[in-house]
Amino acid sequence: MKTFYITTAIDYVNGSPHLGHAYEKVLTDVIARFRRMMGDDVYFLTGTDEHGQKIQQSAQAQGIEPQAYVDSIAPEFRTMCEKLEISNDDFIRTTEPRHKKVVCELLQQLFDKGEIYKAEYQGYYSTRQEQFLQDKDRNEDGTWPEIYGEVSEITESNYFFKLGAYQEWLVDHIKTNTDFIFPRYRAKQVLEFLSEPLNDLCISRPKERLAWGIPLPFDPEFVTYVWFDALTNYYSAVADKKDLWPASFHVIGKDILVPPHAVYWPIMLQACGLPIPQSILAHGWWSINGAKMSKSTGNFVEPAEFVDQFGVDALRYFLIREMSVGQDSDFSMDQFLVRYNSELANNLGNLVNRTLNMTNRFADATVPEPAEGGEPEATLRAAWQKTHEEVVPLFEQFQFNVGLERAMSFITATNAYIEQRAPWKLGKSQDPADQALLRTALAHMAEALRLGSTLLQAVTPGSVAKIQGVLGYEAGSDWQAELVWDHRLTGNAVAKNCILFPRPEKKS
RNA sequence: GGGCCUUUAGCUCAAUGGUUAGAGCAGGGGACUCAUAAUCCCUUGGUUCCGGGUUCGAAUCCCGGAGGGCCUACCA
Repeated sequence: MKTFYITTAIDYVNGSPHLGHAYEKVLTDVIARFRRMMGDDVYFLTGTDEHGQKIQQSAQAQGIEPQAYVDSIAPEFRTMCEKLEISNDDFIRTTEPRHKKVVCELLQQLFDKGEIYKAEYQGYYSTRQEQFLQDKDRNEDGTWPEIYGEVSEITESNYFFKLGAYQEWLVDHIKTNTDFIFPRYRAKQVLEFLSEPLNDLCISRPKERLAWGIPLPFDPEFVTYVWFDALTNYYSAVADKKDLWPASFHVIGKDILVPPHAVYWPIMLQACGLPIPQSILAHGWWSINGAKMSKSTGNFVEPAEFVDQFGVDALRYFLIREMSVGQDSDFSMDQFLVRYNSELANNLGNLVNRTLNMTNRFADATVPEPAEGGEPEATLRAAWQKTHEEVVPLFEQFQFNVGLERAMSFITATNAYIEQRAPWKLGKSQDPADQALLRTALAHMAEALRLGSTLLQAVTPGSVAKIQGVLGYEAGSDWQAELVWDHRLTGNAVAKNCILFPRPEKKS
């Protein structure tokens, strides 16, 4: 079986992780966990991008070596992954020897084949910003904006990669393989970009201008510039492993779809004679309270702080529940609290707690054996059947937000079932028929809770494990078998109580 | 300039061209007491951005207009 190999983009370590980084990790993790649950052999890679000018500058500003600088920041990203309970199998850093080795091999191969050539580049260069400028950077009157300082026209030698030769092939591939880019409408953007002739890609920087990078294997006076370094991580991490390449999914932000992931990367691979990834998933961006996320305006959500305050599953749940994959979405405390309180605490959390309480009070803390039951039981089971059939395909199509909504509806249906049976009333009756019905009701609520929560497993794995724990249950490894209604909890001893999602303290 | 997307209830979003445009949350009313002041039931709320057109029939398709967003070679 082909391994399901999934990656996140690697994060540029020029700052601390924020909500956007967290989202991409969580989304990818949910897909990875779900595929594992569906029986796939999954390999999940994430990592950090550690070369380049900004890092060189940041290191210089702190008066330390770039390596020391990235060594200080990279762990933050690793820690965030742990904190978010990301189930990655590997974490690659572009400063690792295993990565540099593969980058050099690919570059050398392309150079030998004549796909890379040296040429002179002439342009306007800002010494202050240490970058080339373009005409669009000019003021309307043709002068250069203040921030660039002195701008001069210079000529520089660099190495270029022949992109253009593969343009037609790529257009054809995208048109033929409609699953190559998800969501599908984003493929239009790529094709639009490809409707103009491609310029060859500048893949180097002279060492005197940028020292912090991987030296070109065929010319040590130059270092590799961004894309051949960064994109290659997806391959370098698994180059020595069997049956992993090509990737099944690259999960990335919509901003780096065009051109790097949808154009440069497939062409690089094709030129190297390597298979190209099956699919690229471009997700949307989070705004905060309706405004673009930025450090300067202070609307900056620290994932770690959030996890400390509300728990990892609350954050994971919100990110996945709120965003339609591919679309943008807004993060606000109000909206978070709505989801947290009404869905996690009141609907699901309270169901857990009331189930435990009633089982303790009316059945000696043991899940009873159900009798046949009547119409309410049949309705509940039918609701489960429908939910089960709907949710799995929704998840397969990355419609996690809709899937979670359906799962929550089933939890609501379970709460409604309980109201209908009112076990607290049955508990007061000595009538054997009522006692039988009571046992049936308790068994049904426990089973429904087990099943409904199992649907959330990819999103809130810790909480689901806790629910199973308080139901005295240990799930098997076959997730799909866990979704079968069969009263396997009968006879289990349940916990006394369990507050899964405590109501947050009211803040004025 | 060119291209793409979007506009539906107070908010977030659903509705293969086919009954009376639906959910959740918020708002209003009621029930219940096992439970995290929770749960359940009922309910208010729509000129589907505007104007034309095609059609037996349009939120949906076409044309025009307005608002919002995005891409057009450095940021998840």
